[in-house]
Parts: sequence; structure tokens; C-alpha cells
Amino acid sequence: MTKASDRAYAAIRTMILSGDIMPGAQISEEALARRCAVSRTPVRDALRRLEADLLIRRNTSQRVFVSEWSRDDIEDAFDLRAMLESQAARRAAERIDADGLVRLAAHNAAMGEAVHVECPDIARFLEHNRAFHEAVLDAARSPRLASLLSRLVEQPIIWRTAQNYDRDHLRRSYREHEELLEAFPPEGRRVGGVDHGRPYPPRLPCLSGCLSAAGRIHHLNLYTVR
Amino acid sequence: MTKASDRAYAAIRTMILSGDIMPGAQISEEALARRCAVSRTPVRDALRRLEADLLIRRNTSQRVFVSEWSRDDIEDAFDLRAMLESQAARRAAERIDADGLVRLAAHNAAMGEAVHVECPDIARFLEHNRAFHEAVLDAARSPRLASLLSRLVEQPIIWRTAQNYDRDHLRRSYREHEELLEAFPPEGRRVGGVDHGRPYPPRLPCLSGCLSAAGRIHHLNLYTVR
DNA sequence: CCATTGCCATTTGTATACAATAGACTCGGC
DNA sequence: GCCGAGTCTATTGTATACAAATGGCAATGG
Repeated sequence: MTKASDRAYAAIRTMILSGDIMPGAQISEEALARRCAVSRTPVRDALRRLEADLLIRRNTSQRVFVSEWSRDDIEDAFDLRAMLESQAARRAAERIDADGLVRLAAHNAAMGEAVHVECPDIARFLEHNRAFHEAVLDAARSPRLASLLSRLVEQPIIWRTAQNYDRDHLRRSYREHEELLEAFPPEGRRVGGVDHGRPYPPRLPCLSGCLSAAGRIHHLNLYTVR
Repeated sequence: MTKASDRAYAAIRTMILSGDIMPGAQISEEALARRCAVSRTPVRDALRRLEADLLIRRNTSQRVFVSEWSRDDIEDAFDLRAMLESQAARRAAERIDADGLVRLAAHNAAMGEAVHVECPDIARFLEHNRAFHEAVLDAARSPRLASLLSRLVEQPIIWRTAQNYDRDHLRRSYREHEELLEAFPPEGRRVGGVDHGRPYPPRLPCLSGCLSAAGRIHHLNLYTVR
């Protein structure tokens, strides 16, 4: 049996990400407890975690509301994510082992397969994409970076954007992941600032996001050569 | 009367930052509750917040330990802080108002007074330094950025470093803050990508930290022209 | 009509009791 | 002596009762 607080966390998080409770809405501990069929104690626990995730906020008297997202917030979240993912890639380039490179390649290959067919398997693509990013973050070996980034990658606006990717977006992501992989030098060739004539650490790709004039996100990209 | 959970949070946090409980040590909820003279409930609350601050970690069975810091962790924390403070300064440059500029100048002036005398007032310097950074972050108007950064600025290693600044470090900080202030264009001159012949947004200073060979931090700087 | 005050309902904060669990330890069996 | 099963203890997880505080609302006075 999983813990009640974990169930509550997952349930409330899903409610927020899916838009089941609207941004700006107040949510009371008791109401959530009833919906999750647990007592207030694990709900309180879950709310603290969701607060750290920035999915909820508290007013001055500790009442809880679902976070709202202004256009400025969204741009900011993209900028921050871009910076942090770049940092992850830089660190990963210095630390990733042969195994890690294999795993990255496998995930990206699966992404390619999922999208280079008549009827793309979006769900499969997104899952391997997520795993790819997770693997890069893993190779970066920075719990702090992982902790900060996890607060950003699953924000509602980014999550919803991913749901609306079309095939071109997906192929672009795939291609850019390839570039990142090529930029990672193999293990053991990382001394003296040079890797086979190329400077080391390499000039790495970074994430990019495109915001349309209306504030709708067209393409949250992943790794793009800058 | 302040809330018990706030008191517990502050008390435990101080224990950790001051080294009163050693890094790596296990801490039980009940023991903390006794030391803080509150029940376990507010302690649990405090622990969730400290977890988000990365001051504690949990093992697989949810037991709580004070975070440990490897040299790699420390470098990483500095890099991350540098990135995030830079981002804050960039955003602040586009958003800060006349009032904000005045406040920044006042804090830096106070820092200068505190350190350009025979017997520097370190505590006063550090307080205004903190306020200066807070004001920049405030002007950046990004709750997300503020949330991420707050997880990094008060980490034990950085905190202890600040306690050991000597007068030269302090003067260097002061000077570099001046440079940052000069780089901020006044309100109303921020259109068209040019501010009186200088490109806008300006190439902004960023934070820098110096790590000695032994892993001891010599100077955590604040804003340095890059 | 508006502002102020006091009351009430709602919501969060805290303590405590008890349940569940993980890790340590003991005691046999081999 | 070593290994494993079972037990025991320390620690965390959950429910619940009650306390405190906040915000809304209505009554009252100007």
C-alpha cells in the first residue's frame, strides 16, 4: 500500500496540471482531504511539496490557491529552464560515462522511430524525450540542479505545450537531440582542453522555447545549438 | 505569538547553518520536537520546508539527515547561483523603477560606509549586502526565480564563507555593486535596443565565486563584469 | 448611505494517540 | 562461526480532536 500523502500529492498535482481546478482557485485542506479520501494530515504534507513545486501559493493568512501564470511568468520559466538545462548538459558532458551515452542514444533512437512513421506515436515520443532529459540530468550528477529543474519542467504551461506538439516540432526536437549527442565527447578523451582537435569542454547546445505573439507556446525545445 | 512551525523551522535551520548538528547526522522528528519544545506536527512541517531548501535529505525509508557537501556540490552551487543572479540582474535591468534604483544605491552606499573606515562594521555590511541582492531580485519580479535562488543563497557553505570575509573582499563586493548600478539604465530609456549610444539591454555584470585549491572559498562575489 | 463593531462560519495550526514500517538485534539451527 | 527467521525497538505515517485565527456578514450607530 502506497502512502496516503503520496497519493494525495499525486492526485492534487494531477488536478492542477489537468486544469481540473482552475488557476487562482482557493483550495481548502478539508475539501482536498475529502476528494482524496484521506485525512488532513497527509494533505498538508502534499501541499507543502506542491508549494515547493510552485504549483500552489499561499496568501498572507496561509490560505492555499492554485498558481496563476502571467505571460511574463511563462517567459521567465522558459528562460530559467533554458539556463538550467544548459548547465545540466555542460556538467553531463564532463561526467557522462559510456553507459550513459548508450542510454541517451537509445532514447533518442526510440524518439526517432516514434516520429518518423506515417502515424507518429506521440505518447511514446514524449516518454522517451522525458527519459532523455532525465538521463542528461542524471549524468550531470547535481542533486541541487535536479531539484531546481524539477520545479520547472512539470509546470502546467510547459506540460500543456508538450501535449500540443505536432510532428514537425517532434522531429525538430529529435534532430536537436542528435546534435547534443554528437557534441558529447566519448569518455577518456576529455583531458587537456582538446578532444581530437575540437576544444573541450565543447560548446554545447542549449534549450530554446518559442513564444508566439499571443503568448501561446509553439515549440518548447530541448537542445538547440546556440 | 508566532507559529510553532515557524519557530521550529527557524530553530532547526539555525542548528544546521551554525553546524550545531553535523552534516550527515540523522535527526529524528521527536528529538527535534523536544529541542524546539513543540509537538511533532509543526516539526514535520518545518522539515518539509528544509527539504525544499536542500538543507536536509531523506533516505529511502524517509529518515532525515543533514545534507553533506562535497567539493563538487559546492562548485555546482556557486555556478548555479551565478547563473540565477545574472538572470535576476538582467530582468531587473528591464523592470526596475526609479524607486528601486534609489534603494539599491542607498544599500550600496551603506555598504561603502561600513567598510571604508578604520574598523569595518562587518555585520552592517553583510546586512546591506543581503538587502542589495534582495532588492535586485525584487526588481526582477519573478517569484519563480526568487524561489529557486532562495534555495541557494543560504546554504551552509555560502553562509560560512560570508562570515569569513576580510576587508578586501568586502571592498571588492562594494566596487562591483557600483559597476552593476552604473549598468542599469534609468527608467524610460529602454526602448529601441539603444540607451544613449549603448546597446540595450546592457551587458550586465554577474556573480563570481573563487574556490581555493583546498576547496575553501575565498570570495563569493556578487556582481562582476564579465 | 457608509463605516465600525462584534459575531459566526470557515479554515488553518497543534497536540496526541495509535498504526505501520524499517532496521537492529537475538536466538537457534546448521 | 555463520546465516536466517523472528522479534523488538525506534521512527515515521495517519487520523482525529480541539484551539486559534481569519474573513465575511449583519447589526448598529452616525
